[in-house]
Amino acid sequence: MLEATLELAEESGYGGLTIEAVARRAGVGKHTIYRRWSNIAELLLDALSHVWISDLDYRGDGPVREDLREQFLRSSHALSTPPIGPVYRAVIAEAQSDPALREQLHERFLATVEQRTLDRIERAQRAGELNAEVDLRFAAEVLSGTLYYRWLLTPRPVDEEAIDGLLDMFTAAYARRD
Amino acid sequence: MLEATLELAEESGYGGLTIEAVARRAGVGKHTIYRRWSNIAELLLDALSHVWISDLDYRGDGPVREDLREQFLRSSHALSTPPIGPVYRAVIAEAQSDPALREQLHERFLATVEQRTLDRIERAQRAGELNAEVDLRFAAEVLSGTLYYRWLLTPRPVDEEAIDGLLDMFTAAYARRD
DNA sequence: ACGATATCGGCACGGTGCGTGTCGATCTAT
DNA sequence: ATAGATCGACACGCACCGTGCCGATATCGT
Repeated sequence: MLEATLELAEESGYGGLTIEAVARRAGVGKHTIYRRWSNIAELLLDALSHVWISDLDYRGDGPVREDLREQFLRSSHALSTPPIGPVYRAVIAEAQSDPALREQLHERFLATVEQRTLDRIERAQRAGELNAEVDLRFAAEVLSGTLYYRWLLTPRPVDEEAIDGLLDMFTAAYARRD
Repeated sequence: MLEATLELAEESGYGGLTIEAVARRAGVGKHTIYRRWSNIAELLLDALSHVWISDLDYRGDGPVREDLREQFLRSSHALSTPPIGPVYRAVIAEAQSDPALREQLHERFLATVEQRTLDRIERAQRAGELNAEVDLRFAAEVLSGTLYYRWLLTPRPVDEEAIDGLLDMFTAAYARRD
């Protein structure tokens, strides 16, 4: 059922993602879908849960910059590999007309990503890699935000150049200067 | 005709924005709309042009941080004032399933915003306010990106606290240190 | 083991928006 | 004045939504 959703996303992208299509593909009545999810968006959220985030965690060793770099590269690769990208985009599009969904999306995915990044850089801060005096909450938001912005709203790819540029800024702003 | 679009966005938000609704509201046949625009998205782009960007330019005097701050506050206020917000969101949602539209959206709006910010901070760089050695193109992207991210994908408001936090990071990264 | 109940897939319905076609009425240009 | 273009209006087939109904299958209690 969730698998049917992911298959459809892979084949027809966002656009072929309708409840009727999922029901047909899964060989299931529409009621069965409506019984578990009140709309397409929640189905998509659950489908996303099955392919996103799972293996996305920081290694934890080595310099924080390298750790962030690897992590961002992995995320970027995941977002450009179907079916994750289309499903994610579909949820985000849907969320633009539904503030409640927007909040769920943030809570279940974006906030999680931000939090992991925050945990990682706060650890680096405690380890003396980053300036001790600053509040890093905005830093985590800036890192996530810039990457999502580029992926969602620009034709530019989230490639190594972009990630390195972003990390240059991060380093310039927060790395401890001796 | 574009006015009808903006009126509808103001009343029913994104969701009431259909070609049929616009045609009804404008007292116009659907053909007349299809003659000028090939789909809803392009109509929305043109509608946006009539209310966005117009008065959004930097003052140019004073410290760059204050200039950026005022500009971001103005943009944030514009985005939270109908009908701009709903129309913008509708275009962005639509663009998620249409790469060509995504490129147009970026070219006509986001790239313009980024470019103006880039011009302003490069001027500050030449004036000696910012570190002379860095490439500021990513900085402009980070500034725009972080604000759009917060507005689009989080339940958090783009308020003074967020803007100040962002500018703290910008300053820490690029302000000239004597 | 058997009957009551719940759950399922399949089908049909009214409603709505899409994109196209058709038809008079009105406006424009020569 | 007349021929052509342009307009509003209405209608059509299509797709999807959310709901209701039906008959078959599965599950559970006794």
